Amino acid sequence: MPGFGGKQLEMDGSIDDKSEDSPSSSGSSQPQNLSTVVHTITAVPTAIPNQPVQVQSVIQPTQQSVIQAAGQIQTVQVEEDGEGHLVRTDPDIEKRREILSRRPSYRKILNELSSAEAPGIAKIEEDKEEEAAITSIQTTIPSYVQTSGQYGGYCIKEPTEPPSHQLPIIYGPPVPLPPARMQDSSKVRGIGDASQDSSSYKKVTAGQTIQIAAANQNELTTQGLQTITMTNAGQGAVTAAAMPAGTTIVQYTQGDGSQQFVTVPAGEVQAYQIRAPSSLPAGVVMATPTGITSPQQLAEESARKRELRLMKNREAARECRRRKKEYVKCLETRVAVLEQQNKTLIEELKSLKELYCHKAETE
DNA sequence: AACGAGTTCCGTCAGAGGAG
DNA sequence: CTCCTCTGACGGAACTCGTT
Repeated sequence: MPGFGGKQLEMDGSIDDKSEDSPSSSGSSQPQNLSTVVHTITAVPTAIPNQPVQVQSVIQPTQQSVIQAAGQIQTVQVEEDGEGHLVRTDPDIEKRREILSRRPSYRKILNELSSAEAPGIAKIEEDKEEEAAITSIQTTIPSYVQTSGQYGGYCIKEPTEPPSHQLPIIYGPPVPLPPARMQDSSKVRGIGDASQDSSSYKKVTAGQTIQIAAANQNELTTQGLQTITMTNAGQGAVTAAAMPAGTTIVQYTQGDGSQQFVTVPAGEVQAYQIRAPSSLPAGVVMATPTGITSPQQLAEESARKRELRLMKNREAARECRRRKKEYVKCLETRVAVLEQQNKTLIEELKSLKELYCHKAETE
């Protein structure tokens, strides 16, 4: 596979680490399932019989995930190979090295490493779950990285945007934004841009809305939907103030009680059946024109499809970048750990040489 | 303050590869 | 084969920082 996988392989190849204490597992993209996992590796270098090397790999949990499998402890035997490398003698090392050499995607990398290293950590199933659980950033490099000659893992948690899938978005025809809102799409997000976070919708607090109850989100239809025309309230919510006059706001309430809003240009909402196709990202409800006949409707449909594709790709790119960042941080931390390890081994070698020389002199 | 170079972030496109 | 996801590449906008 072209892309980052190749780079990773290259980087791995440059790191002479046979202990493979799976730091990547801590960078896994499923913080909701991360747990406090302490790997205690007791390595007994043959050169210094009475100085076991304690290796601790601490994977910090997120605040939400502490309860999952806290306190798991693994003890892994580490041996030294003929070249002075510490080698973890796990049976799955071969498999993990193979995984590293294949390197199919960030998701797969992290998934496989997670499952191999910490069985308690669930694989990534839904990005929405993963995002929903991430609420903070915490990058922890264990103190031993700076202070002592020990090795281990690390914890990296990524800052992420607020969960974008927790609340459903009704996706309809693109609504032109007022020029003032078009200046920076990355920072100003709101009406008409269904790809953006739903928080914009929640900001619509204008009084001119009618609440609609729907027991089942997946079976929402226009039946029973009521609309009201926005007359530009101009107070309170920024999004409401920026809306063109005549914009229709539809508010509905799901079974779980959460309220949702959708804005549609005046006169368009009647033609749409609202449904939740399985292909859409979780929580996104798409409004599909019914009975397309005219070329204009076909054009609108294709435009809508394109918008949907772009939206999905936008989300995918975001996720991809997030994973990539996480992955790079993992590697950086691992480099720091290995550098420290290398330093320790060098000092160890030096002291052994001195010891040997001293012995040779006395004899 | 104005300017330019460098950096970061984001959206989009294109292509590879997997799943059905 | 088609559809979908993932990710590198690209360009634009915003931001930072040093220089004038």
